[in-house]
Amino acid sequence: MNDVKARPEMEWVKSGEVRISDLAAELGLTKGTVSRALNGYEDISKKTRKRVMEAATKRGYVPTTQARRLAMGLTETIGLVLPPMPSQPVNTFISEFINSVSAALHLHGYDLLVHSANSEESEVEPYRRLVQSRKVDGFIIFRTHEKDPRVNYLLNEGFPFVTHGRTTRMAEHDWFDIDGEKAFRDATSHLIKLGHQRIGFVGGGKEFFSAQLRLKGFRTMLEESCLEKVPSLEQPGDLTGQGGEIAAQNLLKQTRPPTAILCANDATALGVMKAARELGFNIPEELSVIGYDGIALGAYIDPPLTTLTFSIEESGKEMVNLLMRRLKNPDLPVISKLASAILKLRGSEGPPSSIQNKYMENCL
Amino acid sequence: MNDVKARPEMEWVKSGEVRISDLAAELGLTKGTVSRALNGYEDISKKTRKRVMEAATKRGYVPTTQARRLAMGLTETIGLVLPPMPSQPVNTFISEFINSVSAALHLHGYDLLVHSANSEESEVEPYRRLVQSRKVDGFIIFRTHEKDPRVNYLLNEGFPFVTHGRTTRMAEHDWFDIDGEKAFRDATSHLIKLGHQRIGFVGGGKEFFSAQLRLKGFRTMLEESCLEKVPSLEQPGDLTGQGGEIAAQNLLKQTRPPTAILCANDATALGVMKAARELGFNIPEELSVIGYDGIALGAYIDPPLTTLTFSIEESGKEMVNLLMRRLKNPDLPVISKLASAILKLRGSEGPPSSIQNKYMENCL
DNA sequence: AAAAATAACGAAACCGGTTTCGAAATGATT
DNA sequence: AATCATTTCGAAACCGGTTTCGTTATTTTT
Repeated sequence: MNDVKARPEMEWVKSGEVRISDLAAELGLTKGTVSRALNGYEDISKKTRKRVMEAATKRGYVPTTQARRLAMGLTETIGLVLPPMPSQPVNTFISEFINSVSAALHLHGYDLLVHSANSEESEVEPYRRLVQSRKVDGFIIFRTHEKDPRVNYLLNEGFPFVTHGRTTRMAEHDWFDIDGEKAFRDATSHLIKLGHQRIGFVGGGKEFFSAQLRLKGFRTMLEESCLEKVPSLEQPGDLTGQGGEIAAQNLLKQTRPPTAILCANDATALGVMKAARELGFNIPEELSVIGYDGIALGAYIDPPLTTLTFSIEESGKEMVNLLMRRLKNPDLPVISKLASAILKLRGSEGPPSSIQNKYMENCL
Repeated sequence: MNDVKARPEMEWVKSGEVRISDLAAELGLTKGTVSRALNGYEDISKKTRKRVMEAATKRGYVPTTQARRLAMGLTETIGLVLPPMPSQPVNTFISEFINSVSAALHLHGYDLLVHSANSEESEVEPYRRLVQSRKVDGFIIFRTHEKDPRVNYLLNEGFPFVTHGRTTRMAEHDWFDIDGEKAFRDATSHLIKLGHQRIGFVGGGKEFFSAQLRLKGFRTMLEESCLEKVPSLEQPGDLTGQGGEIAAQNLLKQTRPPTAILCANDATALGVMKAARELGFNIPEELSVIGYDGIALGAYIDPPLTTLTFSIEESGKEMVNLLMRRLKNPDLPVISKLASAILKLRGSEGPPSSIQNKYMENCL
């Protein structure tokens, strides 16, 4: 347990006390030689290298990161700027994402600098500060906008970064994304096959590119299935539970309410379910609900939330891989990776109470 | 939107191109003088200072952080090590906490370095690495254990840190905590006043000190109310939904099941509610459930989860304040702050179906 | 007006490493 | 034995700042 006591013979060594110059003096060498010995240069004799390394481990020498980085001209640090927190965060995405990114970076010897955004200032300001003060070598950006000022800024600066999500300039930068369009096609298709003909949609913030792609997937599948597009069944949302509630009210109070609602994320879906309950709709008998994100909590509610899910851990890893590649060679061509979400059926969807699939047959 | 285009006249200035020596040469000064002018030393004439500052802003000079920190012998960085992620994180605490800590640190000119823990190695290993490589000036630790090896290590090293949660050595380090004992006394009292006499308890991981304090609060209030302590009504948990399910089954399958269950956190409570539903218990008519954490999601389930809640933002701020104070003056006496959680009634609790409050009257 | 005090800046050391270059010692070649 | 190539290390510059100390001008004091 107590790892300190496990090394009693070293307790006198206050960590960080020994510098490379101390080591050099002790060995009768110059610090340049010690540095090269430690870093595997070829012009050091085996004997000397052994002496140096033994002394280093014995004295517990660990190079001071700041000094090494200054000398080498890099920060070995990646920046991640958190979006301003909504008042009611309902998503565990961020912490999982940070965890996986951090772990992946660590494998490459990189650190993760997490910065919070101030909602009062421009969105690019934190990035500008980090770039100008040279605190990071690159960025991990998530929740991209279609026209993303952060992307514009960094591309203009020629500063390395990877996005989680696409942008209009996605041909110019590395990105990783989940195929939200396909995901929503799948989910819509699933509902249609269950017999639904009036399907509602609650979007995410219009500012997010992903939200548009999800809507596109929804519309595409409606069209492919010869279902008419009903504008009033497409409601805006804001990725929060509250937004879901409002959207659901708008949908369910219509004279011909939808028999299923597709939501841009799970938080929205929870809001929709809450509003539906309050309006007397039974789920899934009278209303099917499908979310997106795959939050673990969804499995514990009643009924368990059917959702589109993907591996956050994989997302983090892939993004780090893309970024590390870019840092090693800035001139490589831009690459990207599109992963897919899978529909996790948990019970919040089912066939509509009144099956009316005449259109289906016409179309197919 | 696009902040880059907003300053076309500066586009030729690739950020980070101008060093302090460039500025000095341009002004016909030495870099020492420029440095002092920029940092407000008194031995610089107003005229020179003005010249320097104007040139600095004109050329967009921003000191290289690494160099400044090396020269000043500090990292201006605080470390936060994430616990190994449970397979199913159900808590938004971490991301909110990171956000608030990061924002608070930023006000002091500090950065936040987030590190992930490797579940295969010792818990203190990440801390040791960060200390030895001198990447951080201090730590923010959360989810403390009663005997916490991280605390032992850092105390032994004399390295600054603040904990979120108490430890056996809390007299030796600054800490911030929520008064979980009081919180659970309150919640238990609330249930008793509603008429409950058989109250179940599902704990958190035994390794967490907070879990023990919550249990203590529960027991204390039972005792104060002259209710007998029934060992079988105290079930262990692990702060996950799954743990809650198992514990709830153990409680509700008893011949005399409890009429209310107090849970160590909201994730556990959700598991309990799920198991209760499956066993045919109506909430809150046949079973009251109370959680702890105040996750936003709890408001969206049916019935909305009654829970003990506290301000994560305040927690982060307070901890940063404690840590900054410590860094400024390491020799100050240890201080701590205990905040309280408040019981947020949302609907998952109510009077038991069969009221039997004879004991109550005896006691009072 | 000379001496003392003060204002304003230059020079240089320093933080703790890395890396280039040159020199000495050793070994190989003829 | 003299020459050349290698091996191995020292010396010094460098990364980009900060800070101490000392040296000029310039005021102020007497």
